[in-house]
Amino acid sequence: MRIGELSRRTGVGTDALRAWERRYGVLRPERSPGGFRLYSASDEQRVRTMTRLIADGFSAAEAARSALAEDSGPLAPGADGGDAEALCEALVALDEETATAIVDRAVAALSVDALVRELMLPAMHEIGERWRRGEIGVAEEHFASNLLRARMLGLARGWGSGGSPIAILACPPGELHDLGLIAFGLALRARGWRIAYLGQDTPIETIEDLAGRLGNPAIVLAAADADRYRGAEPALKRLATTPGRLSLGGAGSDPELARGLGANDLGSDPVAAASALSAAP
Amino acid sequence: MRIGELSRRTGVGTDALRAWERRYGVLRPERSPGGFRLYSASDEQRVRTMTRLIADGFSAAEAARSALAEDSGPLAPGADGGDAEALCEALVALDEETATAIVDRAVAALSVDALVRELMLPAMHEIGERWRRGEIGVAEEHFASNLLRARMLGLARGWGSGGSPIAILACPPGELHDLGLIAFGLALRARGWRIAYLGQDTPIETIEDLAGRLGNPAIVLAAADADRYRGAEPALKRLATTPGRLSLGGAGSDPELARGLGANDLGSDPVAAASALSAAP
Amino acid sequence: MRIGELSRRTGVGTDALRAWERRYGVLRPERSPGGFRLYSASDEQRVRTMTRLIADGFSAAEAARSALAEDSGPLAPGADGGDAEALCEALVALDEETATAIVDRAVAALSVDALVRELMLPAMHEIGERWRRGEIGVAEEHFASNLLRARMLGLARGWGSGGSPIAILACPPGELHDLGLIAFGLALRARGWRIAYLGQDTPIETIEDLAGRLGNPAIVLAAADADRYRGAEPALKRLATTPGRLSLGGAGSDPELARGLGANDLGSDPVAAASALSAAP
DNA sequence: ATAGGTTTTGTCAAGCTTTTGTACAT
DNA sequence: ATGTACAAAAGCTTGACAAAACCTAT
Repeated sequence: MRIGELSRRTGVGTDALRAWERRYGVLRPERSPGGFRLYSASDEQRVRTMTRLIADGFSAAEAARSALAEDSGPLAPGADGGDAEALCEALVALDEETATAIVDRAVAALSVDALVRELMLPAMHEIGERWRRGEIGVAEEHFASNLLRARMLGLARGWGSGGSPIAILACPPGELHDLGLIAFGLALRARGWRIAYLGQDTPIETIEDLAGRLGNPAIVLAAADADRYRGAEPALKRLATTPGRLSLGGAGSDPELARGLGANDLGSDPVAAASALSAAP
Repeated sequence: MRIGELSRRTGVGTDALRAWERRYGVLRPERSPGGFRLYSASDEQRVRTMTRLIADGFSAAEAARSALAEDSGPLAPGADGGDAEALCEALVALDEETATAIVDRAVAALSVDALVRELMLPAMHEIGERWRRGEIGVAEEHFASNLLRARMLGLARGWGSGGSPIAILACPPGELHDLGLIAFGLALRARGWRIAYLGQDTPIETIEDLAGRLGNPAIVLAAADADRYRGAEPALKRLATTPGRLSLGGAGSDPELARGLGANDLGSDPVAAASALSAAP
Repeated sequence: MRIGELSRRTGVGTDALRAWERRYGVLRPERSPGGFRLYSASDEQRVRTMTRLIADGFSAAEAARSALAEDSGPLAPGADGGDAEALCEALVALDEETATAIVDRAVAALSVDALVRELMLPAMHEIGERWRRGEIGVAEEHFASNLLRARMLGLARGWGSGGSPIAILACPPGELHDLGLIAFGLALRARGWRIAYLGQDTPIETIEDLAGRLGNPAIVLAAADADRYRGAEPALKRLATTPGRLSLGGAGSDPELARGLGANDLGSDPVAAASALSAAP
């Protein structure tokens, strides 16, 4: 819409609109071939934000800062799938508030499966990539991992009670990457399972012992590096007594390795893995 | 039809019609052997789209762009319209897993407007139709309503804070169909409004009271049955003090009824209604 | 905000504000490029602390010392039980932003059981009490119900797929209070059940029909008013064929009534009811 | 608390251009 | 029907301005 219509809709004079654009950059209208400003619906919204803030007592300059920040922030209604990128940006900027807000919104709007698949995994993956490319430091990587882990564990609360098939989840000795395993646990829990979570760096004997006490639960291991599996080969073979009892996942697993050990290969997509395990006899 | 007839029907001058054709290419009439322009029904439709947009404040050039874009259809990437049917089938089969997955995908891929318009409303409509035709039972209808309501309310998180014009949304006394109202609220929120949602079966006095406390917000009621409006006629008239303050929507509203009460009629398409309300002074 | 707005909000003169900054350092505003002071919300808070202390008889210097000390203080992490009251206050004040933030935090920090028991139910109960005592109006009650319902339904995502014992949840005909039933559903889901949710105002025949199609699921009804049960007595008796199949809950249920119908009485605490049902054979 | 200078911000003016419906000649 | 012309309405840019709000210093 052109400037007059925007002015009429928002009650802000055309001169003021032009001044706000020039002085604060709040509005970035397209231009018609002849040079007329053409505003979008989101411009209108930003103007409304401005007027509201100004009515609340903020100076125009501050209102403009807020309007711009809000725009790029988690309050953008109708964010169409860019959430994972936004989360990633917030994480590398160590901006916990924004990251939390994005996750909160997704938790309210999505199912566990979708949350994991659309938000958590893409963000984790992107963080990992940037870390590998040296674009972010250890601090960012740790901050991001811890925040994502905390939020997923928040959703995991209670997953160890009251479900019908039981699964033990653990990382083999030496393996510290547990985010994917937690994501898998959430997806499996959503399918009605009960989760016994042992986490990072778990001795195989511990798993063996627990399995004995729990009846005959499914056992799922996850590792990002195949060496973790190879290093525990004898113990793993001992664990895979019953066929179908032991499953391996994560980037470190591959079908051949799994077959050699008498285990299932679940691949490295946690949600798909949960579906596969749940569908298995 | 020839240009004079088209002009008479649409109220747009013949010169303007020719200018629109030459300048923007909105109309592509056939020609008679003698060279007369021969317009089709779809041309008339496009002219009406133009006039509506121009009345809404868009420039003729922009209106033409929209009219042409709309014409080439809602080929939204991703949602190929089959999603709504698939969702409907899943709901009728009481298959929550599939229904959830379909909605999840749409939430992640579409804007709020598109989600509501392409998925939620068609599914709701189809469920309603089948129910009316007796093809499905109460269980299916309840299951579907509850699931769709839950998903839309998930997207509604935060809609009551930080927007600029405020709107009170409620169903009049006795009215329990709130799905359309929620959809409307989402579409309105996407346009930057702040929503005060009162929901099903709300006494008019309550709305009046709240309106007083919120400054002078817009008030939107929705009812599937005109009797709900008629039953509250005196109170509604009292509510419609300022012109433009009260709007009625849902299948139970019609222009005449609304006019009689001093209210706007928003029709029964929630997204269109949100656009209309948002464009009003 | 600038100094004038801060002065207007707190009632402290601009000169005094500047003096407090110079003399005691209580305020540390940013500066605009041109040199104007820009205060934050926490500055406003500190000013309020100052005025309160001064009104209590402290000297300005002492008040400043306290205000600064308090500042580095009470950021208590973790829910100290006051959350339910805080939520209740926010709901009564129609403050969605605060209410949403409280619920978000609780969702991230608590298990479903704890969330329901520590936050949702107390808030619902308190809202109900205040409503009964006439301290709040219908608007507040509707607003609160809708917000709590929306947030609980957000957690309900996926509860209808992949669990082992199935339960049908519904309110009998005429009953519209479904919050407790949803809370019960969440608690039951956390115990591994699969939920078929029919919600408000469901005809008994519908339940009967669905129960037939789902094998022999548990059936749980909830009503706030015993009349809803009594009004459907014959149909309910027909529903309670197998002993232990039908359970009644909500304030409208009592042991005697349930016994008369051949049903279980689950009482009106949703979490306890879920435990009881889950523990039953 | 006052005085004197500065910053912020909405508005206005002048002179020129674009847009668009209508008029008119062919 | 076509093509050109035209004029009102709306917009653009630059520059200036004045009221309100704010600053420091006395």
